[in-house]
Amino acid sequence: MSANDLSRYDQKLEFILRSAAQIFADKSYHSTSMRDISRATNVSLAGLYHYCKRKEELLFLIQDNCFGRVLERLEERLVDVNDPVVKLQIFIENHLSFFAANMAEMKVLSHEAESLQGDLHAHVSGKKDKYTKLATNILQNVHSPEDGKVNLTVATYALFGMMNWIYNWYDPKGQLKVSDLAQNLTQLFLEGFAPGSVNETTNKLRRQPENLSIWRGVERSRG
Amino acid sequence: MSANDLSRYDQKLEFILRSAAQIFADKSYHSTSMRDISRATNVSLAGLYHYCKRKEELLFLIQDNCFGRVLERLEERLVDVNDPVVKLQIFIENHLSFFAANMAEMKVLSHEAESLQGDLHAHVSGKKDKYTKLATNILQNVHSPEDGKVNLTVATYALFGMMNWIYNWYDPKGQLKVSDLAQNLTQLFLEGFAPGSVNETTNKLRRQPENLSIWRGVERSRG
Amino acid sequence: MSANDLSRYDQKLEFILRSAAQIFADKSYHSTSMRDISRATNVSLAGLYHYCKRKEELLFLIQDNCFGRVLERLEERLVDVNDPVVKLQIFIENHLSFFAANMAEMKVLSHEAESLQGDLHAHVSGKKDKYTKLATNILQNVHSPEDGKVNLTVATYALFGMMNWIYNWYDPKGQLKVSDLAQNLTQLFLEGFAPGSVNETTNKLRRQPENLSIWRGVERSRG
Amino acid sequence: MSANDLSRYDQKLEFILRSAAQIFADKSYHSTSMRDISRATNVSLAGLYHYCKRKEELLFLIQDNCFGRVLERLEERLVDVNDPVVKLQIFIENHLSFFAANMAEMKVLSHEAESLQGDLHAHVSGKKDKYTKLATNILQNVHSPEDGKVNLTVATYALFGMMNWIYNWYDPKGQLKVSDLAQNLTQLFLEGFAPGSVNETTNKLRRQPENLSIWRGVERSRG
DNA sequence: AATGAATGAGGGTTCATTCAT
DNA sequence: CATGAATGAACCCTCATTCAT
Repeated sequence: MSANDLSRYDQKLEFILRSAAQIFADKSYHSTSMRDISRATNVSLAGLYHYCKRKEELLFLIQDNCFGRVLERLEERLVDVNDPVVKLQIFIENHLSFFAANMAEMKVLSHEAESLQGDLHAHVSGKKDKYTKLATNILQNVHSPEDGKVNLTVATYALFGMMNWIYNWYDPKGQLKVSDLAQNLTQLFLEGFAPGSVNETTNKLRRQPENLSIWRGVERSRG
Repeated sequence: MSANDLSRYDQKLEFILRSAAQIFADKSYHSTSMRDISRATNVSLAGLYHYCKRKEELLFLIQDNCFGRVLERLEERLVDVNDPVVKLQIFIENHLSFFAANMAEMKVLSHEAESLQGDLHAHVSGKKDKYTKLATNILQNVHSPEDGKVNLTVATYALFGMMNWIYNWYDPKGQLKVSDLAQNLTQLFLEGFAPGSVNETTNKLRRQPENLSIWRGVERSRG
Repeated sequence: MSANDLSRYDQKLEFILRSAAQIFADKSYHSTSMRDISRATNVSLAGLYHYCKRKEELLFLIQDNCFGRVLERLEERLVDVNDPVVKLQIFIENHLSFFAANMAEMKVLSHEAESLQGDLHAHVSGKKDKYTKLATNILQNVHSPEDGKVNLTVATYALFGMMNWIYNWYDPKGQLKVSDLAQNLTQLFLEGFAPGSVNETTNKLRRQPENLSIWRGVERSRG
Repeated sequence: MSANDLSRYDQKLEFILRSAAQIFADKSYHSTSMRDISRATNVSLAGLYHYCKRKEELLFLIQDNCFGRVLERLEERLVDVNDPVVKLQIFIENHLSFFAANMAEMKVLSHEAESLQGDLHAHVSGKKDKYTKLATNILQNVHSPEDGKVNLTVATYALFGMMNWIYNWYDPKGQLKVSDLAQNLTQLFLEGFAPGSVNETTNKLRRQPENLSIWRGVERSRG
């Protein structure tokens, strides 16, 4: 077997993964059938099983590759960077540019985290944790010690929320360039939407003992 | 049929919806079977069809009720409020307290938006648009005209991202109270994580023409 | 639900089991598809799953019912019988008449013992052991203590072999009646084929160190 | 292609057949996949098809070789033997020693007779018939003409049943040596388990018109 | 209102087999 | 001789849904 053959197998696998990611992104992992993927790739149904053991493995490969590359590229770019704020800028830019260049895969990453089970889930979760901790570390250093107003965990997940939510609205081919998006979100996250505007009434907001059940007039009994 | 019967019917429907929402939240709409719901509610499989025409209607009712109540409650609370910042505070608090009190339903709202199709999808989308526009309006008024640094659309969706992402990590029964969460996120959104820290290098960040494909060494060809 | 309905369900289950047994007997459990059974019973493929959880359960029910009834009927008939030889006669007659009346099921019992797995296998195996031990006990009492020429285990399994092998040749609708078959085998087992004829040369038979491999001229290497 | 190559080919075929027989014996012909055999032999899936046209041919070769060698060896050993009883002794010893030396193949022979179809089935069936008739002939001569108590066909198949059943229980590596097994079964077949013990009540055994259906309380309706 | 029974459609996966290399 | 890749057919099983009762 020549190196060329090996490469052909890999290229086809990548093609399948790319197609699968697109369909997973469009109609969710669970409502995508192997027949859908077979149709989209022009690979026979049985043929797909040369490239994966199970449907779940396709999802795994997509997610694992995603995290792998994002992490890898991030670490490369953070080498020799010391300024915490610059680190954060790089982090956000890296995440978003990757997201924008691989919208389908990144949506699958954000949206189908729990569709993986067992070992596959554990493996991806591990990478996710590593990535999350890296973000938390960066944020921790951004902060000057005295102003601990905002909970670090909340801030981390808020940042991820801001970034990952973009699959719901952002179009990489539209007007707004990725670099602008990154700059906007960095600015927003660091400086806020309306600096200096937090009202003193904030703390006075009181929630009446209202019925918060979705269903009108019915008391919620949970568990 | 007496009013009493009607009420009983409604109560049972709500019970079914609540149960369904929980399962949808746990294992996604598409991997939930009507048998799962039948099992969880102790209503026979056929019996469920007295309370909904199709499985999709269950999802619709959950989402519609969710948006309906959030919107309704928000509008009530915004009456007689004029200060834009206070409006925003109320908006965030309303959204999050509702979310925390109805985690399952709100996760379903965030996560299964595209699982609805046709008219049902259009109907919920309408409410979502209304809600989104309301948020955009509030944000627009928060801003003093001169400082248009951050794109309004970006800001709106960033806010939603921050809030809706919580189903991935927030535990309403944990240490962090909803009111604290709301205050943190409000603070973060308005004032930012590290006021005054945005580095001048921001604009100088340059992305090399790197290969941003998920798959190592393979150029991306899309569509 | 009336008793009539219950009975109808049971009757249909029995009909399915009977049909399944016939097909299992004809073409083996593993090459019988649920579609085969669906076709034979005029029950839709999905409909079969109202009567069993899995294909394997059909096999289990057939085997379990088989052993259950054979054992049950045998125990009834052995009550108040003391003469060991009569006991053996009853045992053989019971086994063979049952076999002849339920050729398909009994073939499945003999032939598909290992097609069951896990708990189902264990359960049937338990009954089989019980039945086998009962046979061994009967044989043990038949023997007068002094003449221990024939190993008891060998005798037990030889008896089972004689009886269970009939699915390979016996036709219950043919000339030879079951009662004759039973009498023949009983006679054969107890008195032998040619009383008094065992030659003294028996022990002198010597096996040359021949090559016993199936494959001509190739020495067998096992394990 | 040299003779050496041919020999190598044959050796590999035998290795494959041996492996296949083992797996067929373990999990039945129909649940054995070509992939199973490929795995066990370390021959690629496609490579197997250099040694057989179809999966069924593997089964055929195993069974055909089995019968061929048993018959061949038997005929060799019967040359110059005249005493009918000695003939029978040789027959039994030959069968059992062969069985014990080739448990897997012989189990496949006994167990998968009907898994062959068409010409292949006919061919093996022919050899089986020849073998069976040889046995019947031997038995016929053992008998003194006057004592026709036991039906000859019944006796023949009873003998085969006793011998072939051993794959269900006999362990060639256990305590009981093959020679002992052969002697036991010969003794048992010729002299019976309890000579002189057949009770006069034999004929009086009467079967009540009992329900012999496997399924309790349901009358049997067959075909 | 409620449900047991039933089913067509489709799910993921494995099969024996072929063929280009 | 050997094999990686490929595939149509078939596997077991579950699905959402309907209908007679």
